[in-house]
This record gives sequence, C-alpha cells and structure tokens, in this order.
Amino acid sequence: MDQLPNMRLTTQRQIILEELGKVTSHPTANEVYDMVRKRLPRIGLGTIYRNLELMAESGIILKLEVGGTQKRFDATVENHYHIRCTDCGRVDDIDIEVQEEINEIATKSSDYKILGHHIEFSGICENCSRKKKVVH
Amino acid sequence: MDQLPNMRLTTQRQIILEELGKVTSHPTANEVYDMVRKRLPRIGLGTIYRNLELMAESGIILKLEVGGTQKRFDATVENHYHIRCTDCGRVDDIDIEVQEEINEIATKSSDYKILGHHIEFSGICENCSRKKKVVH
DNA sequence: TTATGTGCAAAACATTTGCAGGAGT
DNA sequence: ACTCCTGCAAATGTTTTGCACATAA
Repeated sequence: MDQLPNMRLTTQRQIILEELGKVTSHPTANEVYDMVRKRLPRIGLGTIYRNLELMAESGIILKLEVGGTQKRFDATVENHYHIRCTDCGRVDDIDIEVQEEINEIATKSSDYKILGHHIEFSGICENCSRKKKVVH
Repeated sequence: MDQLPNMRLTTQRQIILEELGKVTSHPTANEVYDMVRKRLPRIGLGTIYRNLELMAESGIILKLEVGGTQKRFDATVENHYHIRCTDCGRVDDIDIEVQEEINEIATKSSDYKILGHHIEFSGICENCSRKKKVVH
C-alpha cells in the first residue's frame, strides 16, 4: 500500500533489486540468493527472504504465488499474466488483453470484496516440447 | 491422463474421497487428515498425501495450486475458478463466465503449447470484512 | 500369492525467526 | 546515539520417502 516506509537503503537491498531487475525470468528466493551471492558472498538467505517480502509489500516488486513449491519474484509490477511450464516449472510473462470488467463481473458473483485477480496459464515451453520430441 | 490405473480400492482411499466430497471448502492435506482421522485414527499423513496426489493425477479430484503456503484439494473437477481471502486464506469457488477463446488468444501470444489456465481472484471474505469493521 | 498400499518415522525442502553484533541516518 | 538491518543458525511448517508389515485382488 504505502511506498518504502522507513526502509533503509542498505547495500543488500540495492543489490537484490539490481539483480532482480537484470533478469526477465521469475527467480525463486533461492535463485535470487545465488545471483546476489556472487557480489555479496556473506549475505544470508534470511536477508533475501526478509527483503523480497518487504519489497513486495511496498509494491516495488511482485511476489508471484504461482503453482509449484516455491514463490517467485518479478521486478515488473505492472499488471500482467503468467504462463508456467508444467514440465520444468519455468515461468514466463504472457501479454494478453482480457475483458477489463472481469473484476466487476466477479464482484456480482461473490460475497467477497474483490481486490484483484491473476491468470496463470499452464503449458509446455518450447525447450521442453523439443526435448519430448527427441526422446519419443 | 488415464483413469485409475491399477489403483486398489482401499478403505483409506474410499474414506478420503468420501470426506473430501462432504465439504464445499477446499481443504489442505492436513485438514483432510483431520477429517479422515476421526474415522480412521491410525491413518498416516503420508497416506493422505500419497493418495490425494494419485487421485489428482487420475483426475478424480482437483489439486489447487493457489497462493498461500499449502496446496488445497477439491472434489469438484469441472472447470471453475477460485477466490482466496488474503486475510484468512480461505478459498471459495466463484462461478463466472470468461471469454471461451482465452486459451486460443494465449496461444497466439506465446511460444508455449497451452494446456489450460486458472483464474484466482483475491479479496476479503465476508467474515473478515465484518471483523475489520468491528476492530477499527 | 504377490504386487500394491499403509503406518511410522526420518528426511527433504521452503520459509521464518531469535539473537548478538553491525551499519545507515 | 539509536534504530533498523544483517548474518548465522536454529526452528517451523509442508511435503516426500524408505522400509517392514499388512491387505486387496
């Protein structure tokens, strides 16, 4: 909701944000850890989790609660949808337009106070379909 | 893909399926465990997980990879969407119609071979909005 | 009878947390 | 100075797995 409350600008935070901004993939906390560790070898995994969580709450990054066992993070906060490969777990952005009124439609069909929605497509990514053809 | 391969009809499986069918909520594995344990006190949590997983693979139940920390299960397999309360984590069905061609639209915008999609709305359930009003 | 399934307990992961020392403002 | 933040390690929570015994077919 509010932007960076009393959040100190530490080296760790700068680098986490920089590294996340460099990639178009949607890394897990552990992948961010590996990326950041190349520049800050002594950083702890707890720091990664704490800061990704904080940044997601402040709205400067996006926390993706997609299928699979791990949460993923995205430096792009503009509203967009995702597609996940059911074979390898990879997640990509997908750029499509959906009827704008979808939240209003949902409001009429539910007792909930609707805040938003997310669409997750599932499929097989190019890499994995290629592999499958070779094997079979 | 295939229906109940060489899956034995054990007491445990029958009761898991019965109990899951009784509720309209979307219980976590642990909640199913609690429900089933009332009738089969010696059942192990591992058995619950193994069987829910198998049933989901066979397509006789649905495994929901919604946000939050735990997977949830649903005895209703017909395609439908869900809404999750960001306060208490509760998940309900939501019955709305979305443009049929959404998968085709996605196919055009992606290199993936699209298999399906899921929409997860987020919001505040009635219970939680009531609580909030009282507290504040 | 025999392949499959179960209970139990340990292992494997992902994530969170307590705390003593460190660093931004 | 005085919070807030970090590294470290331990704790927590969820799901998976190995194995000896049990049981459906």
